[in-house]
Amino acid sequence: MMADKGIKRSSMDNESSSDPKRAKTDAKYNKYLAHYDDNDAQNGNGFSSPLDQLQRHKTTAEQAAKCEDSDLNPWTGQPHSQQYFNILQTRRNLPVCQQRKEFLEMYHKTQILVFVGETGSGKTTQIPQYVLYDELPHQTGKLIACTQPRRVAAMSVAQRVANELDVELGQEVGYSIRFENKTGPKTMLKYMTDGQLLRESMHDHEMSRYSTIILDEAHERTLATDILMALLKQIAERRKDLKIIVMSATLDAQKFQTYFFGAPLLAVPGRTHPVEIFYTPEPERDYVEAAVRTVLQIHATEPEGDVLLFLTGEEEIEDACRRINLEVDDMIQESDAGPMRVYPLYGTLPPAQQQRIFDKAPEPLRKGGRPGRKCIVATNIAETSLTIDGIVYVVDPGFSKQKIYNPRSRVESLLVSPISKASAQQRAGRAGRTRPGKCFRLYTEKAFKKELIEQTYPEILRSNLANTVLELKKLGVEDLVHFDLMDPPAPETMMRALEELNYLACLDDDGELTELGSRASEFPLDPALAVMLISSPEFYCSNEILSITSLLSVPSIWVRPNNARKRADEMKQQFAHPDGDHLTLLNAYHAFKGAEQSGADVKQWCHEHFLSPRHLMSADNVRAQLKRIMETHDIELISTPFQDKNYYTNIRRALLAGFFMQIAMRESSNSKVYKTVKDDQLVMIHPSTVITSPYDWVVYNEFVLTTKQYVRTVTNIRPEWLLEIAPVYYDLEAFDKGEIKSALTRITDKIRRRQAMKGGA
DNA sequence: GAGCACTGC
Repeated sequence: MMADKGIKRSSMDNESSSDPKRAKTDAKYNKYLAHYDDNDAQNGNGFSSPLDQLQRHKTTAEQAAKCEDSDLNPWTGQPHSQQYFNILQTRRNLPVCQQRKEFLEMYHKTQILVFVGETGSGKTTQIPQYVLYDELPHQTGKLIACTQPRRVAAMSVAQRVANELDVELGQEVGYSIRFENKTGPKTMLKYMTDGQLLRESMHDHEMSRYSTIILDEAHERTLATDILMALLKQIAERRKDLKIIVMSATLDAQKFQTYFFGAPLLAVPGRTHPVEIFYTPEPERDYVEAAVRTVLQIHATEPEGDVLLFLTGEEEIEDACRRINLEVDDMIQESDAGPMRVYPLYGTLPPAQQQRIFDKAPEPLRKGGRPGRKCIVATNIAETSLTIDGIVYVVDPGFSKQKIYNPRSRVESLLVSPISKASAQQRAGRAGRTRPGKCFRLYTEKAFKKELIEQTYPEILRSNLANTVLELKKLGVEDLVHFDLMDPPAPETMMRALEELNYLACLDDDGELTELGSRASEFPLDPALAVMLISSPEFYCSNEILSITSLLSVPSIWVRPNNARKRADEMKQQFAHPDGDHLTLLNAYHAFKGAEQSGADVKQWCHEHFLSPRHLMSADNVRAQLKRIMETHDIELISTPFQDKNYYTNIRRALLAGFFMQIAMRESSNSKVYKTVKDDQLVMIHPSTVITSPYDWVVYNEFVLTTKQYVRTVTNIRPEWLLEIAPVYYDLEAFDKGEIKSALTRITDKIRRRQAMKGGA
């Protein structure tokens, strides 16, 4: 572990300057603090305030409440608005408010605290404020951070809390997410994504800006949360002044307690309505069919209330929606059923269509007729990311698509798998948000009890960890084996990650971070992409590789509606480059920028060309961020002139600087099957490719496992480039016997002969 | 000649 002296010392310095007395003395000598008036300033805010009565880490619930009740806002000195008092009323009715005293007493006594609160307890908005009144950040100059797994949550909760505290968002209360930092010099309480805090700590290993870190939604066990927990566990030993609160929904609270040195636990009940659970007596063979039937059954027999059905993916959802719609039409004709509006909901749906799920349920078809309802058919997105009020019936077939990682073949893929008990409970809970509800589980009670696992495996056990290992190295974690993760990944996954990073020259043979690795970790990218980007000036095409990298980091820019596939494919042909998909992406991006610069209506232009304006603009956003990072690291931005015959060749060569491990060779002439280098997987080029020629060697961006094994986003390359650009990986001495080795050996021999001839002449 | 669960930097 890296408890080096330099770090210790700096944390001590922070400690002493955070002493309120010292801060005050400093202020006297600081001519820049012109606003500081010693006469009436007790609190550093420049006015007297009820906060002056408070002592850091000694605030009682009563004192804090008194501050909140006062006419003047203790944080700004401005009078409280009427709205403030209205909200205060509702805040005081939240379940968590009952335990403010208990919370503070516990918080005073302990460094780490586990807080459990179910939905509706108010923990996400209130706990950080309770901490605020106890940490008194205006005295210490340190912030309180509260992390969220998702951006929208960080933004919306920050806005809510700003309203509750009667301050402007971005001032005393702010948020920080990728592409948007809405905080300022006055900010005391900062909501942020867990990934954002992780990124910050790469440059501040002690998290010295913060007095308190609250990890919210820890039960979701995102990769970032898991790493933050392990880091905080270490930092807590070095920084005794740092307080940590881990907040979770009930389920595995004890696991968190045990992990954090037996930290004390405080639990607050939620505010939800009871949900009655029904199981099928026999297992269902076709869960989509069973789900459709159940929805119709509810519509025919149950009282008013909306329905939420969980399915696994876009295709399944669209299919189910169609079937439900057809059947409901029949029901209306035949048995005078009420109207039902069916909405699909999944992540790749455009936001405007996602919004439609909040439309009101339809009115009865005639006055006094059977009530209408809406039915939402959703992926897992409705389990965590989106809450829909008014749901009374949940239909849960018990499956979801989950990412799995196979370290042996180094392939991440999506697989329809049974959900966990925790997920099933979460889904059922969606029925009880506004009134008592019902949940229909399309599996047997026995299956629920015996076959479902307790918790979904945390992300860290299901991912390629190359990126994570690089981050950890940059975070100063020397000893990965003893890095105390809550659920340590399989040794093989770790080994694979280390091996990959070593080949990319991000880690040396001793596993130490190299200069390249250190630079690569600065980019919010997978290591291969980062290395490609950093190397690109050597190939005189960093501008172009920057664009390609950005395009590869966002969802596909190609739009292909079911009713216009042919036209979409034709349009794509306009951008096609014969050498492959990477260059085609670049062409489309350049055309998009051209349209933008000529003042065209970009949305209209994209629509005509079957391109996604949303994803192109987000690629542009990513590009700007990556460009800034390149500039700060003096990575040159250059292009080969477009007229130069090597314009595209240089780009193809540059791709190999990062992706030399993702190469496939054609099995034999007139075969469509390729074999991947070193992994020896048989693959086909994904049908979405623009490539029509039977190239012998290709570089690919990703390996996808669906009905067949495919490589997707593919570009033609020359094998001799591999030997030149990645000589270590293509050291033929160490290569396994096979066609690929023989082919490469022939090429090496040819090159040698050519060089010998040149030398001889 | 196929498909992209969901996040995040």
